[in-house]
Amino acid sequence: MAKHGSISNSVIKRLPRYYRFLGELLKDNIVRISSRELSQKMKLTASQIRQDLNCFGGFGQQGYGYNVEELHNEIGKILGVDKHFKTILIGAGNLGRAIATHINFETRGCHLIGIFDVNPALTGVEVAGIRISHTSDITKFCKENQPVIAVLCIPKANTQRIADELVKLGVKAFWNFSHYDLSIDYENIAVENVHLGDSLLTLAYNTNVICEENDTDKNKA
Amino acid sequence: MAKHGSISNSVIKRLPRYYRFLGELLKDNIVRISSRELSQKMKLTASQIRQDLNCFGGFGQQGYGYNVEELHNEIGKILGVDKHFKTILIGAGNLGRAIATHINFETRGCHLIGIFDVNPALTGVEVAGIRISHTSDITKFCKENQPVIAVLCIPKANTQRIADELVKLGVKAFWNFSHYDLSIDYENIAVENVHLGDSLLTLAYNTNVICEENDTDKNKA
DNA sequence: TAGATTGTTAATCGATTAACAATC
DNA sequence: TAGATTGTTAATCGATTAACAATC
Repeated sequence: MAKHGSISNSVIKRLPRYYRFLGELLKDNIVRISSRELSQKMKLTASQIRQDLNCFGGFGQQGYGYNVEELHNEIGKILGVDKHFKTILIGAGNLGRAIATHINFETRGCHLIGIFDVNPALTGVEVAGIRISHTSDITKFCKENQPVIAVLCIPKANTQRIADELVKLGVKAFWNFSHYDLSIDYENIAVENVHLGDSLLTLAYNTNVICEENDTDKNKA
Repeated sequence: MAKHGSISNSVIKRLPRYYRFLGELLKDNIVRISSRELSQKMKLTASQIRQDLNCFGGFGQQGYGYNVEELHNEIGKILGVDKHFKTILIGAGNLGRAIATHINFETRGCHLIGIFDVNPALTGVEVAGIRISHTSDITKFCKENQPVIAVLCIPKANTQRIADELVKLGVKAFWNFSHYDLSIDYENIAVENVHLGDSLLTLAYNTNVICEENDTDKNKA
């Protein structure tokens, strides 16, 4: 395929969106699409699409465009949707349980094999077809099963310590929902911080901008 | 304060993170901080911090740095943490209920005043101190209460239609957790798409990169 | 005053867009 | 072949970083 690691972050973050749109087109039985048509659907430039795709190789054909199914498959392969990375989830509170049940890990390169929580009352409770284990079992579980990805739905205060332990146990990637900015500290560890609070604050800011605009418009009128 | 609307998106998306770090410093009773110290904590450049802050005005003092409490307050004001935008949540499935209980809306410029779901079995159930109403009551509720922000935790297929209706009812901003790419179509509407699936796919890609690197390292050794 | 650190301008870097020759 | 559309190079744009004069 292509020299991974050399691809810019801006491109990578657009790939899942391409994958999603191509999946839709595929479902609608669209066979081919040009960069221009796709650009209109996705509200970006045709140039950018061609530029992005060519980071990974020439998937199109001059005069024709792109075959939807082929392109969908190729991007899927690039993202790793077929990888089945062993995944554990830590913190089975409201958010953790919702993530476990709501997210389709299997279609996104992940295979959820364990859920853990400090609260003994939750031990044994079944979520997403998995019985919750107590946090104290993590070490043993990791040594036996070697999970690659950990989903962290735990309070900020514990995040760094638990992440540290997991790295020592061989975990290579974190999907971090805690308020703590994981990223740092280790080389060769992948991190996706999902800061829902930050997202809501950004929305508050933008809402503000819009409401102020409306107000000044009214005053002018 | 400052000419909102003219600020670049890259800057705005960094503001909540500044706010978070300054909140921490405040809790630790740190009185002043220089752009260089803050840059080290946040792993970005001092230049960028000064550049970002100066979009909104000179909050610092030459030779001294920034007063933590003052800067925290100013950024809070810019973001609108004190706005209490009336907010409704639509879709009280696993994710919707988790968001309602897990997110502190009040400290992020929002005030959650209603939760709605199509499932009649959920009507009357209390979540985050609010009784769930049936979706059919949305119109009446909006006319009476004029919510500004809507949190969408509904299936992709319904998103566009419901968003359309809400816009007609005066909603000005969407926090969108559905798989559908809201953004578009309307002017003067703020949207934050939270595509958890895309985030996980990005992580799968990066995990892939790391695992491949490790493999080639091993082969070399 | 001397030292420190900002606010701000200028330089660099990277990402996006435009253009066009290659080619199906 | 003629028309369409890619792959790719060059131009533009914006964001980040560096530098430094202003000033507390």
